[in-house]
Amino acid sequence: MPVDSARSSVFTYQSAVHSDHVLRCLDEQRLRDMLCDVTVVVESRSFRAHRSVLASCSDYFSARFSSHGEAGVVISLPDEVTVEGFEPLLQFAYTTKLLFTKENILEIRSCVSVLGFKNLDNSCFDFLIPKFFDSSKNATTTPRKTCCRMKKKCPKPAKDFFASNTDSDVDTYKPISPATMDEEEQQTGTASRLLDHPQQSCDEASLDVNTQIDYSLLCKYRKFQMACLEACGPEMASMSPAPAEDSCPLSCMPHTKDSEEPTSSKHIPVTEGFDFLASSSSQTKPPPSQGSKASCCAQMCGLSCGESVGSKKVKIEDGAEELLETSSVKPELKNVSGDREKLVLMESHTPGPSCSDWQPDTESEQMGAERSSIEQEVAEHLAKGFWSETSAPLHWLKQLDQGINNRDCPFLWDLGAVGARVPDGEETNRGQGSPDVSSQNSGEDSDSLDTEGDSEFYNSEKACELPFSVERIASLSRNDFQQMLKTQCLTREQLDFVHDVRRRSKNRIAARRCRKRKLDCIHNLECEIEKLRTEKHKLTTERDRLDQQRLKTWQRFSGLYEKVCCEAALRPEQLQVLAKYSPSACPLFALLSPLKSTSAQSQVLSEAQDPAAMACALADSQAGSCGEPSISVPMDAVLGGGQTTPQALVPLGPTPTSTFSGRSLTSSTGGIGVGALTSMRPEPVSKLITDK
DNA sequence: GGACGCTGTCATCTT
DNA sequence: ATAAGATGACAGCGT
Repeated sequence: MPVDSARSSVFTYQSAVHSDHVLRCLDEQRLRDMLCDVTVVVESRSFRAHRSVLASCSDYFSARFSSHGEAGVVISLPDEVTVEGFEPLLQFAYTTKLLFTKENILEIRSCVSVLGFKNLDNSCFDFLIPKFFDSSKNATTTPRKTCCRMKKKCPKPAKDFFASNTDSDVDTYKPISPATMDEEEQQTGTASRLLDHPQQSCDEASLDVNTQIDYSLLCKYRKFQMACLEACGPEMASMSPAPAEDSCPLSCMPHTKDSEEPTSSKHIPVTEGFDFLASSSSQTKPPPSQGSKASCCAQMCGLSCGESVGSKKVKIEDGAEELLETSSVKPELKNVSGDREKLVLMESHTPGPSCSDWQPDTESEQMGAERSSIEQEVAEHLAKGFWSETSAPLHWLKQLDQGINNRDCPFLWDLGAVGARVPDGEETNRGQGSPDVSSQNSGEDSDSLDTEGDSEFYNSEKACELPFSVERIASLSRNDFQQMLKTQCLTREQLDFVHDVRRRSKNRIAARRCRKRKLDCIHNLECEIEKLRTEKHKLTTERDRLDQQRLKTWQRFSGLYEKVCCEAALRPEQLQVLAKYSPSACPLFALLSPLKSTSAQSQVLSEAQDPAAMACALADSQAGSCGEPSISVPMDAVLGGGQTTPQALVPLGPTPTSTFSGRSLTSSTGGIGVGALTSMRPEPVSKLITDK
C-alpha cells in the first residue's frame, strides 16, 4: 500500500482536565455572578447563569436563546419547572454532577423532560425512581440475584451485540417516559421491565465496552476481582464486581490538584464496595479499627486501580459463568449539606478524581451506617453498575475512549503494560503506606508481579486476615520475607497459606522467565540457522571458484604433459608402460589414443580428453558423489617402468562414475582422484623420461 | 466448535 | 534439609 510520504503525521494532545477546568471556572463565575448573561426565573426565584452553558446543556435553553440574541435576557421557565428540580440541573450543567434525593428526583426528572436536558438519560431515572418509591419490596435480595441472573444470560457480548440488538427483546423494550408512567409503574414497572430484558441490557452494555475498550485487556482482572469480592464476605458479595470496573476507568482519569472540586467535599463511599474502591486504589492502610472485610481485602490484595477494573468471565459459586460489563458512571454518596446525603452521579466524561483520591473515611462510614436501606440499596445498585443493565449510554464510554488516552488513565495505561504492573506512583504510595518498607527483589521478580493469579488466595477468607498484601508476600526477598513473618503472629494455617502464595507467585514468575528463555532460545536458533545458511552459501561459492581454478590448472598441466611426452619422443612401449601406472584422468592418456586398439579404451580416452567431461568429473568428485574409492598411484612409481608395485595411496574421492566407472585402463590401477591431478607435477615425469 | 496462543498452576527435578 | 529456580504438563481463557 503506497504511503503518502508528503503527508506529515498529525499528533494530538488532548488534555483530560481542560474541560473540567473550564467548567469549574464557569461555575465559579456563576457563583460570583461574573460574566453571567442570563437570568433564569423559576418560581419567582432567579438564577444567574451563562447562556452558552445552558444552551449547550438544554434544548429548551438553546431554542430560547437562539431567539433572544441580546445579552442580559431574563427567562422565565414554565410552571412545570420547579426550583427543586431546576437547581440540581443547573448545578449539573456546571459541575456534571447531579445531586438528587428521594424527594426531588421526580421534580428533576420532570425538569429534564421539559427542558430537554442533555446527557441525563432516562435510564438513570428509570432505575432510581422505582427504587426510591418501591418501599414494599425487599431491597436486599433482588438486585444481586437479578444482576447475576441477567448477566448469566449474557453470552460473549462482543460478538453478539449487534445480533441481539435486532432481537425482539430490544424492540419491545422502551424507556418509560415520566409522563406516561403512573405511580405503580414508576415503583415497580421499570425494574421489572429491566428484569424482563436482561439480554438487551447486557448486550448494550457490552457494546459499550467492546466498542471502546480493549475487552481482552479488561478481562484480565475480572477473575481476580471477583475472587477478591467473594473473599471479602457478604458485604462485598452483595455488590457485584461491576462497580469497580464501572467506576474505575473514569475515576482513574488524570487528576490534578486543581481538578478537585471547589467544595472540597470528601468523597464518601456509598457502600463497602466503595470503601473497597477507596482503599484499593489509594493503597493506603486504613486504621486497624477499620476492619471491614472489603477494605481489608482491597488492602490485602494490593489492588491497584488497574487491577480493580476490567471485565472477565469468571466462575461464580454455582459454576456458571458470569459475564459482567463495564460501565461508565461513578456513583457516590456525598455529604452535601450537613446530615443530608445525596447520591451524586458523575458522568464519565468528567475528569473526576482519580482512584488515588478515594480515601477511606471512617467518618463517612459511620454516616453510611445510618443510611436508609433504600438509599443503601440504590447506592449499592449504582455501584453494581446498573447502567450496564439498563440502557447504558453509549456516549459515556465513547467519551471515555475519546477523552482519555492510555497515558492519561492509569488504568488504561496499566492495561497496556505486561501483566498488571502497578504504576510507579502507586508503587511509591504503597511503599510509603507500608509500615515496614522492604527491599524488593531486584531483577525479574520485581518487574512482573501481578495479581491476576492467586485466585484461591483472593478467594479465601484467610487472605483478609493477613496483615500484609500478596504483593509483598511475593516481592520480598527471602530474608525480608522471613523477617516479616517473624514480626507477625500467624497461625500455622496462615503460614502455610502465605508460603503457598509466595511459592505460586514465584513459580509464576519463573514460568514467565522460562517461557521467555524458550522464546529467546528459539530466536537464537533461528538466527544460528540463518547464519549457517549464509556460511554454506559462501562456502559453496568458494568451492565453485576453486573448481574453476582447478580445471584451468588441469588443462595447463595437460598441455605441458603432452608437450613433454612429444619432446621426449617416447616409444609406444614406453608410453604403454607409463599409461599402465598412470591414473585414468591423467593427461597422459591423451597421448596414448593412437596406441589403444580397443573401443572401450578409445571411449575412455575420448572422455578423458573432453575438458567438459573432466570438469564434470572434477565437480562430481568434489561433491562427494558415490563411487568406488580411487587409488592414486605415485608418479614415481608410475614412471618407474612397472618395477614397483602400485600401492594404494590416500583415497581421493571416487572416480567419476559417469566418466570412468568400472573403466579403468587396467585392472590394477583403478580410478584416480582429482586430487591426484593437482599433485601431479610434470617435473618428475620429464625428468624420468629424460633419464630414460 | 475447534485450533491456537497465552498464562497460571502443579509436580518434579536441579541448584 | 530447605528454599528457590527451572521446566514439562495441564487447564482455563480469549481470540
